[in-house]
Amino acid sequence: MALAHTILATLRDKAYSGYDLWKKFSQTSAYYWQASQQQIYRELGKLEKQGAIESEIIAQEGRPDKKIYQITDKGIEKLKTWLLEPVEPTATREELLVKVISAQLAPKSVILQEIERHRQIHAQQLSVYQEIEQQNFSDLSQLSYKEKCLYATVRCGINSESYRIAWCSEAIALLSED
Amino acid sequence: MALAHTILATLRDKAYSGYDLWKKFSQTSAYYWQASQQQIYRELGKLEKQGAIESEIIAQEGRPDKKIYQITDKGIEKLKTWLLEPVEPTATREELLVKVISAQLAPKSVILQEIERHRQIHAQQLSVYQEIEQQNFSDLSQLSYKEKCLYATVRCGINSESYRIAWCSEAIALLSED
DNA sequence: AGCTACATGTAACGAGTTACATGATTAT
DNA sequence: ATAATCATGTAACTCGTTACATGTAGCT
Repeated sequence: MALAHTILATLRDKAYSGYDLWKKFSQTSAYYWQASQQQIYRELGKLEKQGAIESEIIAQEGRPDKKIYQITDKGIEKLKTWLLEPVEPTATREELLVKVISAQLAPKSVILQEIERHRQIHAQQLSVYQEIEQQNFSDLSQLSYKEKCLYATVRCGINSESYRIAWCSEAIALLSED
Repeated sequence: MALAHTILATLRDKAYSGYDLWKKFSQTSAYYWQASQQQIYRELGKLEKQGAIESEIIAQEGRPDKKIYQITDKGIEKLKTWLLEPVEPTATREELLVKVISAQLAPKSVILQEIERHRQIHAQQLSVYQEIEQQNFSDLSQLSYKEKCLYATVRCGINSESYRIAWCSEAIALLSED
C-alpha cells in the first residue's frame, strides 16, 4: 500500500509523469521507498481507476508524449485517512547478514571483501544525502514545517547510512581477528 | 532468494520443523530476515523438491506429528555457490517516512505520536537484542569464528535499533519546534 | 467455555522483479 | 555505429500477506 501513498504524497507537490516519478524515486526519494519503473506504471494505472489521480497527455517536440498525473480531491482524502492509521515498522531484511551467518562455508576473505564493498556503497550514498542536506537544508531556522518534514527524511537517510558504515567497520574488525 | 538461503543456513546447525523455523525467525533471527509461517512452509516445499533439504516425520505424543528438515550436500553446495556471488544492499522501504512527507495533511500531534510510538517499539526491540548480547556474547575472547559471525548479526540489530531510536528523537525535536 | 500454544497446510491476492517490446533523440 | 536517455507499456514470474481449514493439549 505504501507505494500508492508515496506516489500520492509526491503528486501533492506538482504533476509528474510515470517516468519523472521513477527518476525522483531512484534519486532523492530513495531513502524512504524504492520502486521500479514497472511498479510505478502499474500503480499509476490502479490509482487512476480508483479516481485518486487524473492524467493528461502532453505532446512534446522531438520526444515521446508525456502522460502527466495530478492528484484529485479523492486522492487527498485517501492520503488523509491513511495518515490517521498506525503503521508498523517495516520488516528487517538484510541479505548481507544472511551471508554473514553462513560465512564459514567460504574463505574469510570472501565475506570481508563483501562487507568492505558494502561499506563503500553506503559511504557513497551518505555523501549524496549530505550533499542534499548542504544544498537544501543548511539554514534550519528558515525552514517551513513542510520543509522540516522533508528534512527529517533526509536525516533518516543520513543516520541510516552512517550506522551501516559503522557496522561494516565493526564487523570487519570483529571477523578479521584471528 | 534470500529466504531460501536463510533457511539453508539455519538448517546447517540442526534439523528444524517449519514451525520451529518460524519461531526462530520471529525471535532471534528477526534482525536479518523476517518471514511468515506460510512463506516458510512454501519455501521448505520448494527446497525439498530441489533436493536441497530432506524431511522426516516424527511422531509425538499428545501433539501433532512434526516434519523435520535436514540440509543435504546439494543444499550445502547451493549455499556455497551463493556465498561467492555479490549481493546488493536491500532496498530501503520506510513506511513511517512516507507518512512524514505527507504529515502536513493532519494535525501535528498525529505524526509526533506515531514517531513516539515507533521510538518505543525500537527501544523494546533494542533491549531484546541487548539481552541476547549479554547472555551469549559477553566474553568476546571466548568466541569461535562461527560465533563471531552470529555476534556480528546481533551487533547489526543493536546498531540498527539504536539509530532508529536516535532518529525518532531527532525527528520529534525537529518537528515539534514551534 | 474460551484462549493460547503446538503443528501443518491450501488458496487467493497483492507487491516486487525480470524480461520483452517499441521508438525517437542525443552524445561519444 | 553504438550507447544512453527519454518515454510508456505488457507479460510472466516470484515473493510476501491474509484468510481459511483442521485438530490436539493445556491453562484459566
